[in-house]
Amino acid sequence: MNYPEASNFIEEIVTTDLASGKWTHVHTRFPPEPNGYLHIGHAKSICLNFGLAKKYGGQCNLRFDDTNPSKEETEYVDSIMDDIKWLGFEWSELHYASDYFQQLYDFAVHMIKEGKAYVCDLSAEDMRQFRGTLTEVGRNSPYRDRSVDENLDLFERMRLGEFDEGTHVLRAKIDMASPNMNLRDPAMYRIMKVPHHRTGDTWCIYPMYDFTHGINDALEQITHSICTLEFEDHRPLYDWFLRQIPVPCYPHQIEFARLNLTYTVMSKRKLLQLVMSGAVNGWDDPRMPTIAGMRRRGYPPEALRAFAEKIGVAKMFSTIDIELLQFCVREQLNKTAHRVMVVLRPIKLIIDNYPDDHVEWLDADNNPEDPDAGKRQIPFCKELFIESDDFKEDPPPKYFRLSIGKEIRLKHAYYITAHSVVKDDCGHVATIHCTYDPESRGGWSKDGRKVLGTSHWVSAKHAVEAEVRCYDHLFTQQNPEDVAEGHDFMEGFNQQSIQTLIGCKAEPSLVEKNVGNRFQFLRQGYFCVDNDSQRDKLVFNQTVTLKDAWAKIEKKN
RNA sequence: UGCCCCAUGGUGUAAUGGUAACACACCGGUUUUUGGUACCGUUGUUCGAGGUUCGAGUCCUUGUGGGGCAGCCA
Repeated sequence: MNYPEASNFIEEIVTTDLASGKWTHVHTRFPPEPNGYLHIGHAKSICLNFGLAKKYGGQCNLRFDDTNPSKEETEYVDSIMDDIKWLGFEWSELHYASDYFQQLYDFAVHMIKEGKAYVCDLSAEDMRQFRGTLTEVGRNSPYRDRSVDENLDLFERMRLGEFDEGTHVLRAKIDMASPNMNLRDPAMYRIMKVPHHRTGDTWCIYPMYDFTHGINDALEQITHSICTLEFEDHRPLYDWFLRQIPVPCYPHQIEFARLNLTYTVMSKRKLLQLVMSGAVNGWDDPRMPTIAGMRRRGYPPEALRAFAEKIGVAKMFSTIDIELLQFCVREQLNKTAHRVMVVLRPIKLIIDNYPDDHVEWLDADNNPEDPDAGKRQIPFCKELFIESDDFKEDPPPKYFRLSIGKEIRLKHAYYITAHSVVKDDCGHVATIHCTYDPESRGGWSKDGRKVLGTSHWVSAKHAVEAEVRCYDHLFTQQNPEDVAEGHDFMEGFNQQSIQTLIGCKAEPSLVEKNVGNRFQFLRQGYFCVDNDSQRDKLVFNQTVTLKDAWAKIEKKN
């Protein structure tokens, strides 16, 4: 039998298992805890798990790991499902760890009967003392050798709510001298008198991750249970639990390195802090590395998937340059986004030899990369706005935009030559006067003379006011986690990470567009219509800039 | 001074004992009605030391460096 070629170490394990007959199919799962929004790191995991199932003709479940009701909320459940669907994936089965609470309880009882679990009355503090340290073995709990009957009775009473939180836990009886801390009689159940977002008040004891996860995997007949590196030391425990219980199969836990990105943070705790402190405007702030944030920013799901594909899967700790993500976004948008003209920082341009009240409608390609995208018509008249960066009184070397006496092309329109400027009281150029060549309609001339510069523009009479929000890195340092003693990572928050431009001039076709629509603002970057946008007040988010060769030249000078 | 994992250009990833390659970034060029796109090219890589082998990025030993583990979190 032939399988697709493996492109990372996990796929190698999968193909080996398939070839050896260890498994006849592939069944993975994506197991988020609903205690926060998904971020680009989760997107990597989603693409891996769902992608594996797709590639090998298998299935992938979505399972919420909701065993800690004090942190979990329905809002997060909903956002997670929404994000996964938006990314372009469909789960085979939907499960919640909480759906297995009764079975888990029965398994725990089974383990007590087998002498593999006991109720411990040690306080959290005492348990820590008894556990030992990284270099010293632990000591057995004085409650370790309780009789099966006593354990059964105590565990039942824990379930019935007879004890206060923190007074009792159910522990696995393994080895207090193990060099692997996870095997030093880990807790299986704790008392939490907290209502659960799905089971309500049914339970006041909740199972721990290590006890729950492997069993859930086995019950769902997961073949390859993929998780991140920090669970490596838990694998012996994962395997141990499955051996104590009659389960239908033995899934294989495989660990890979989580994603890190430059100039941002990925831990849920830090992201939560950004949201709660008001540094950003919610989980879907376009600066956030959350899927919701990137979606609002205008990142297409195809770009996120391409990114996940390019970064690969390995066990080495690494940090991906955020430029690669931006490359994937540009690559996708270049193929699909319609080009429009919007002047971000307008300056008035008057064509002295153009008839006063005349309006021409000119043809413009929607996307030169895609002939099927068609054309639209844009209005042209005597008074226009152009980008203030596109004119200089004292042009530096290699500047081939507009200056006095120079000729440039207005995209899709005419050649113009600047002649004079009018300044405001502060001495800033307020208006540029120019003349146009009526023979150059469409932006080219019969004599074949070359113009170096091409500017975008918007007819003053037809321009639509817009607000445009431009974004920069969330943090000023490549690695925001790398902070000196006594300092907080929030000190590295980039106060200039958002720049709101008002009074931008957009071409009129943009009025009819919908929230989420993505465009290339010619010569500037990719932008999308923000949720806040209204017909009489357009709001755009900058998704990513275009590459800018001139900016590099300017920087060198 | 316990246990586990990792080490390939600037950043990532591949090479499965047989010519170290791909992407991004960088630098240079060609094309261009976007200083975009596309295309071409340059620079640059196996952590150190031993060993096995005809041959080692790959296997072994060891050193060094990095990461993880002492929640009744996941």
